Amino acid sequence: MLPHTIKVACSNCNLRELCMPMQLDQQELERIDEVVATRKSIKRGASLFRSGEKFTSLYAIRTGFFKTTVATDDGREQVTGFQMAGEIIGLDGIVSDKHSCDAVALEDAEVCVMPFDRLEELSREVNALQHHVHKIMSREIVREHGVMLLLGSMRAEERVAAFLLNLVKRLHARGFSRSELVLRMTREEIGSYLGLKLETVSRTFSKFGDDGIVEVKQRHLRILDADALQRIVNPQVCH
Amino acid sequence: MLPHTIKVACSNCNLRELCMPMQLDQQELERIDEVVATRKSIKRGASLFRSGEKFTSLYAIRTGFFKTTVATDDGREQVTGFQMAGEIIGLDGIVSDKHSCDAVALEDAEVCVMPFDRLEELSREVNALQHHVHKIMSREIVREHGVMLLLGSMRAEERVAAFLLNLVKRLHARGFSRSELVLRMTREEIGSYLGLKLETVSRTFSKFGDDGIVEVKQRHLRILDADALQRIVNPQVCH
DNA sequence: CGGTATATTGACTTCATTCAATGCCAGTGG
DNA sequence: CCACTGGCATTGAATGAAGTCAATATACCG
Repeated sequence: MLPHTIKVACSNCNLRELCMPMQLDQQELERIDEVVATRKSIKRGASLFRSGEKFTSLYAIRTGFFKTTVATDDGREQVTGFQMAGEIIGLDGIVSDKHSCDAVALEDAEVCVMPFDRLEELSREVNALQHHVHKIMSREIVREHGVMLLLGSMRAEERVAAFLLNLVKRLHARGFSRSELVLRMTREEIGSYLGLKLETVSRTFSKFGDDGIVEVKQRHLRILDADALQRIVNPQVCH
Repeated sequence: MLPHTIKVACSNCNLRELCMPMQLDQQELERIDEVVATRKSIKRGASLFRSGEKFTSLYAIRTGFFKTTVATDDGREQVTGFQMAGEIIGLDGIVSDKHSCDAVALEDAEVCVMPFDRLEELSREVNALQHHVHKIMSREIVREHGVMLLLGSMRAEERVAAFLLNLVKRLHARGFSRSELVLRMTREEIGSYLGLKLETVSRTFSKFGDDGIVEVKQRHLRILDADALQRIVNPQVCH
């Protein structure tokens, strides 16, 4: 059983619309292919990079699901995000040439490795790529603003509702159901991301279940009333 | 009294080490000068840009002090950061060509306006500038990771202590005292940034005062025991 | 000098945490 | 195939940290 030599090529990758949604001519597209040097598989539970390791590349997720975490000296850990197919991780490493967070696969995953010096080189020549890299970084900054808003000003139920809506929205953009999802992470990881304890996350799920807003069975989750979730996130102003 | 035409030039700006700390030859430096088109003054309380406005430029702060805020539909506001001389704001606008936060001057301020299309153009030609722009964005991402850690996993006293240490560190890097500072923002703004109510911020300051760690008189603050603050942020592990 | 912003402090409440017991499920080996 | 194990999830009861409401106090600005 000879393995095919998998052609690593953005030009015929079905995730391109998520990962590199730019107007490029054929020639430019082929040049982009040069940047994506290799792919890499990461087993569930293994890390793609760890805090302190030398930064060399950005990674585009092809399949699988990651969490990124930062930690304090005294061992507390904070989940800073959950990433899925088409999303880019590793941006934290650019500033100091070292990664400052861990990226751990929550299920078996495959990523495209994009050596950053090659990416910089090519984006000097392909304007659309240059701007795209800037947009990816800006998007991450804006995403984090949203998380700060969540952590700084929302109550537990609002946080959990916002989390679920965000997750299902991103899954739906990837062709999954808009109402059904499987949580790839534990209650503790959700809690860490949302600034809550795992018991609070569990209780909130149960409460949403009692209210008929969602159906929760361990990690299987069905959203029955997305509008209700939305109203929990954005309490209506009367008028 | 004829005003001097102020030469807008990074090449002889005393903030260069903060804002553009790169190895550049004289010729490159002069090209950078071209990017910084103009300066702009912002009165205390006025905004440099607002959420929804068209994005055109990044801004390097020359003097003064800013806060950036995001808001929910239902009017809740979250301070996402406080910025001072040498720091760059506006990165949030790149992704969608619109700003997604407000930048408000907390004291009379002056900024250098850097049209972003010019910046992209020039960074295709000056490698060091390209990499510097990437580092600035990455630094902002890492900073926000730190805020997420703070908001998600620290208690009120830890947050306030971390906030004070961070602020005084940045001020000291700009030549100010390592122990004395004037808070440019209200208790409410500090609270919003830290995910606390203004009363909690006030009480925590008072507690630190009672414990002899700081001396607080309204917005004037003197740090008496920085080590104690550090221990509050990072509770010592015994060994 | 007066009025408004901001800050401090106290008393009480509330929401989330903590601690603890129990339940559920997937994977492993007898 | 079933029993066992260990990790994960749920739920309850008690606690506690921060929030809320309210009453001053202080300072800043026109």
